[in-house]
Amino acid sequence: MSPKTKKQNEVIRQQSIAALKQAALNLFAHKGYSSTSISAIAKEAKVSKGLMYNYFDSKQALLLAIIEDAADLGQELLPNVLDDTTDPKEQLRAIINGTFLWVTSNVEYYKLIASLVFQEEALEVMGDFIKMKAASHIHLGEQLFQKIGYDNPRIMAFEFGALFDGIFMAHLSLKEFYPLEEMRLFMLKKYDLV
Amino acid sequence: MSPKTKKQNEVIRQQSIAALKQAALNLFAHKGYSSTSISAIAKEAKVSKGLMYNYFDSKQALLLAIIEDAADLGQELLPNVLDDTTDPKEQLRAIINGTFLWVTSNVEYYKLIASLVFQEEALEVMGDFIKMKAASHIHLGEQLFQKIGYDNPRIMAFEFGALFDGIFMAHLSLKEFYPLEEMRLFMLKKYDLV
Amino acid sequence: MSPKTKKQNEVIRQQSIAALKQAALNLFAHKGYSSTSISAIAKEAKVSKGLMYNYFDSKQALLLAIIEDAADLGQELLPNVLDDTTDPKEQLRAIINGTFLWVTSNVEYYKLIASLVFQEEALEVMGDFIKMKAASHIHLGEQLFQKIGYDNPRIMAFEFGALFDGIFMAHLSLKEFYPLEEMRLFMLKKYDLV
Amino acid sequence: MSPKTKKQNEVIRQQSIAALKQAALNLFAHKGYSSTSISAIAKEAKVSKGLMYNYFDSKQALLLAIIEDAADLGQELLPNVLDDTTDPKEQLRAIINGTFLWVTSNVEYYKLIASLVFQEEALEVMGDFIKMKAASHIHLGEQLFQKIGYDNPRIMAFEFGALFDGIFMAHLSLKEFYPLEEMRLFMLKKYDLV
DNA sequence: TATGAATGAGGTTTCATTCAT
DNA sequence: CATGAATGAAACCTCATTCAT
Repeated sequence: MSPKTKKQNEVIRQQSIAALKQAALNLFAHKGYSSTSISAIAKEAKVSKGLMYNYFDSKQALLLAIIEDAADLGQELLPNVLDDTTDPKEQLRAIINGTFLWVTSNVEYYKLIASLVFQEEALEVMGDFIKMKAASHIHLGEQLFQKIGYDNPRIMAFEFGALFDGIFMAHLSLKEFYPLEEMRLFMLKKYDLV
Repeated sequence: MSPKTKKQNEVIRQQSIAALKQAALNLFAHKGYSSTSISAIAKEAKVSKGLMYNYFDSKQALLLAIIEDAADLGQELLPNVLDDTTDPKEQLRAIINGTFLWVTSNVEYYKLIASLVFQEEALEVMGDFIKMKAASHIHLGEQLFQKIGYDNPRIMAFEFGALFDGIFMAHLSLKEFYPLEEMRLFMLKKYDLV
Repeated sequence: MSPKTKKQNEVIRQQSIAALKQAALNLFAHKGYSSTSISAIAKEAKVSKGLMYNYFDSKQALLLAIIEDAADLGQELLPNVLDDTTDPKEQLRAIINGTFLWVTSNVEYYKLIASLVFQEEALEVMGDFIKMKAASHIHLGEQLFQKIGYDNPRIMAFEFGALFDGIFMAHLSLKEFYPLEEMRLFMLKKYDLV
Repeated sequence: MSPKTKKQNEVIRQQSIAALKQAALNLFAHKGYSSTSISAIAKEAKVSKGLMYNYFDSKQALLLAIIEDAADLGQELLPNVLDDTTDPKEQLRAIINGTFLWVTSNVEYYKLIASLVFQEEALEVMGDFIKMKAASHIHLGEQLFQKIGYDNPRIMAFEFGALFDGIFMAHLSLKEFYPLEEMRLFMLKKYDLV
């Protein structure tokens, strides 16, 4: 007799949104954004084709929502690291282990964002976001390497970031043929953290 | 009006093919394969839409032809390196400088292939090709690091490859904000080549 | 929480129905029937999309209800005119002033119906209604002009009707640029009513 | 062996464009712009759905092209009238007969434009065009009535225009029930042209 | 060899309508 | 009485591909 309660509706909404985002993330990551159709997303999410447009203005808006989620997830990595009182080496170890863990447990997000880096149009939308992320990571790395006592902390930070990207990129393309775990241990050893 | 000789025809063919490949490479690299239309390629190449189908069976066939070109170009890097008699450090320096030069003068090829790495379907087509390349690069690196006398040449080779990929990936997304030249010098220094 | 009385319910019903009709009329008149969505109507009426279907079988049924309202409103013009004892010139003046007043205070209705005249499908539904209206207006005009003593009252009635339509049509398309009030005075003068 | 000649292509293009415009005009006029789908236009024009987009950027662009055609056609009415040396009464007669002829032989154009007058969005696009047309018609009428010697030529011109619109509007909604020919004769008589 | 008009499948998006609550 | 999440048909539009010349 009466309409669904607000709470009920909110639950339903969140379920549908989550299903759509999850489906889209999977497909975007595996087939690429442009090659993924709304139909495919709807089918994967087991909802109707039109439902996406109840929650997102367009396919692009859905992409942006997913990227924001990725950014939020990424933020969760840092808090334990940003504590200044911790031993910098301990922080570095946390970053390495945390990043390997994050990337392996969020491969889809990583794949998606990495793939967008190569699309000019996407870069225009995300460019500033990526530049800011990059800058803050480099800055953090620089500080740590300085505290630890390295000579050229800025370049060290760049090397550090490049290693991450290169390792994960190779991991994505070579999959089980890439010695990911070995590389994690190598990094720990490289920075004298074992 | 006079019938063209076979030679003349061949020249025309090669010009058209080259124009199509060049146009497609540019557009694929900048906008992505899926987001690039045959119309756009034809317009960029200043030929008709239909002509593409005289030389390539499909859009995909055009992509494959470009990838093969990239592979051939990549091969040209190595010959001077593969000479066993050369000093391994000299070879390493040649690889570093050569790769930086190759990537910066062939950004489009690099971008295109890197972007395809994130598309499962493309990977299925190119997977073996990439794996072989990777394996042979790793193998070459391993040999060099061993000759030079490093401790764990295999892992060193993986690090070496990862650094390249990471540096170029960051270069692509950050563009002029990334200190590419500094990173080249850093690599030379890192391997004690200056 | 307490159950509403039948009377209360009836009031609510009428309010909702009125709100829906009013919203629909506005939107239909300004954007056209086909270009107006149920969503837009519901939003404008500040009720839910589903509610419309409690009171009207379909979007078309809502349109028909509005047209009927317009017809009823139109009827209200005539009673004071149909009194045979009144001076025919007085009646003519009443018709002119009344019509100008009605159209300017019910622009939406006028616009909606005028716009439907150009849609074959709508005409099929409203055709007879319009023909009857037209016929009765012409008949009324004919009688008046005859009583007043004009020569060719039938054609005069057609001219009279055409003037109205033409004036209001221009008023709708030219808006404030059209000298509507001047035209009213002109008509009064034309039929020697001032 | 060789591509179609430019001339051949131009002929084909013009045929397709004409077929599309004709089909669209018919459907727009009979069912209304919004209620007419591209599919329906393509079917009526006996071409494929996609072909419209070879020649027009969008459904709206097609509409605009048709309106421009209508404007061009409308222009053809005037030349014989604009000659200052002709007797003004003769000119008035030409305008009346010409307009009746034009509207009856171009009902579709007239219907389409008249129907768009009631759509706010369309008016925004065509507003200036209509205002200019209206202004120039009124101006022309004013001059003629002045030359002929009428008292209030400006208002006469407005009445003249309103009569046209009203007559044709009634003709459109009442069709064969409206005495169109009688109205033409009436107008000729009204302005003392017989 | 070269063209570009034409096709139609399939993409993104809108929306009237249904229905569980 | 009232809600709005969900549906799916159908709208507008794009594009790889074909083909007559």
